[in-house]
Amino acid sequence: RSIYRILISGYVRAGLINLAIQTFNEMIDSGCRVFGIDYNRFIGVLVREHYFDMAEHYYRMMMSQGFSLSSFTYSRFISGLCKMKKLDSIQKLLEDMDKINAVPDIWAYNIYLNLLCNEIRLDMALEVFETMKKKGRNPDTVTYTTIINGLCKAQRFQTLVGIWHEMMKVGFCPDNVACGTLIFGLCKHGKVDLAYVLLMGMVKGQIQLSSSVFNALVSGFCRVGRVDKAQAIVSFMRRNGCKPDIVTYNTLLNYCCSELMLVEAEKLIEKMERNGIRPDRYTYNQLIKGFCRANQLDKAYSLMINKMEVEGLCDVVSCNTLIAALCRTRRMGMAYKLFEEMDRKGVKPDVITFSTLINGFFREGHADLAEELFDQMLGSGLVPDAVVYTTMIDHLCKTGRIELARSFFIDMIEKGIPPD
RNA sequence: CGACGUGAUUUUGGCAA
Repeated sequence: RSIYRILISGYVRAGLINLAIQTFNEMIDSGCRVFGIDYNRFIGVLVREHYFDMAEHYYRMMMSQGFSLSSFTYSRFISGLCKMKKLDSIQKLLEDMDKINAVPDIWAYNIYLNLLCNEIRLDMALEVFETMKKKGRNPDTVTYTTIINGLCKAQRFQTLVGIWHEMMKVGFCPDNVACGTLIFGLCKHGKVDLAYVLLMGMVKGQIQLSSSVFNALVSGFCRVGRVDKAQAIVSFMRRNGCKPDIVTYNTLLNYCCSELMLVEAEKLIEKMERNGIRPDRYTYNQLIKGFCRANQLDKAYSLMINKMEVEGLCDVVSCNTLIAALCRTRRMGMAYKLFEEMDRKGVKPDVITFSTLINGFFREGHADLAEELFDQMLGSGLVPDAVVYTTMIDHLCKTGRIELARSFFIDMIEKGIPPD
C-alpha cells in the first residue's frame, strides 16, 4: 500500500494523471486494503483535473465500502460539479454530507447558489440559502450578491427588497459590487424608481459609491425615457464627489443618438471633451448610429473613415451599424461593398454582420445570396447563434420553403443552440 | 493540501410586431 501511495503521489506531482489513475486501479485490484484517505486524496486530484465522471465512479465505490469524503473534498467536489451543472450529482453529495453532519464551506455554497440562480432555480436557491444559515454557515457579501442577482433575474422584487434590508440588519454593508448588482438588476426590468430609492438609502452609508453604480441608474432612466431624471442623477453624483466618467457620457449620448437629438449629442461631446474625457469607440459608434437613424449615412461613413479609422478605433460594431442602415434603406449593393471593405481594413465580420446581410438579401428577394452568405459564415469558422438561424428559418417559412426551414431548425438543435 | 466562484455600467443583427 505504501508503495502504491508513493507512486500515485509522485505521478500526480509530475502531472502524469493517467498513470496515477492506472496505479490507483492496480492498487484496488491488488487486494491490499484501500482506505478512505486514499479515496479522498485521489478523488481530490480527479476533481482538480476536472475528471468528474471518474470522480463520481470512485466516489460510489468508496461509499459502498462505507467510506466518506472529508468535508474539504466534498466542498471541492461540489464546486467542480457546479461548473458542469450536474445538479443531481450535487444534490446527492449534499445529502451524503448531511448524513455525516458535514457542512460545505462558504465557497461551495456560493458557487452552488450562483449556479441555481443562473439556471433560474430560484426557489431552490432560496431554500439552500436558508439551509446554510440553519447549519451555521453564515452568508457573506458574495452570498448576498448572488441571491440579489438571482432575485432580479427572476423579477422577485418584493423578496429582493426584504433580503436587501435583511443583509444590512445582519450587519453587512453592501459593497459596490452588491450595489451594482442591485441597481443594474432592477433597472434592467424597468424598476428604476425602486432602484433610485434603494440607492439613495446607500448614499449615506459607509461606502463611497462608484460611478458605475450611478451609471447603471442613469442608463435605467434613459432607457425608460426619463432623461431629466437621468441628468439629475448625474448632477447628484457630481455633488457627492463622484465624477461622471466616459460611460456616464456615453450613456447620455446613446439616448440622444437613439432619439435623433443630434444637436444635444454634439453638445454632450463638447462637454465631455471640456472635462478632459476623450471619446472612445462607444462614443463614436453611438454617433454613427445617430447619423444613420437621421438618414445621414454619408456623415456616419465619414466619421468612421476620418475619425475612427485614423485613431484606430474602427471596429466590427461601426461596420455593422452602417451595414444595417444600408440594408434598411435597401442599398444592398453598398452594404455588400462595405462588407468586402471590412476585409481590407482588417476588421473581422462576426455573426451579427452576417445576420444583417442575410436578412437584407432575403428581404430583397435574393434568397440565393443569403444562403451563400450563411455557408460563407460557417466556412469562416464563426459559430452561428439563435438569431441568425431564426433569420434563415423565418424567411424560408415565409417563402414557402418549409422543408428547408425544417432542416435548418434540426441543424441548429444538433449544434446545441436552443431555440427560444 | 486551499484551486475554482459573485455584479459592474454605455454601441450593432432576427422573429414575436
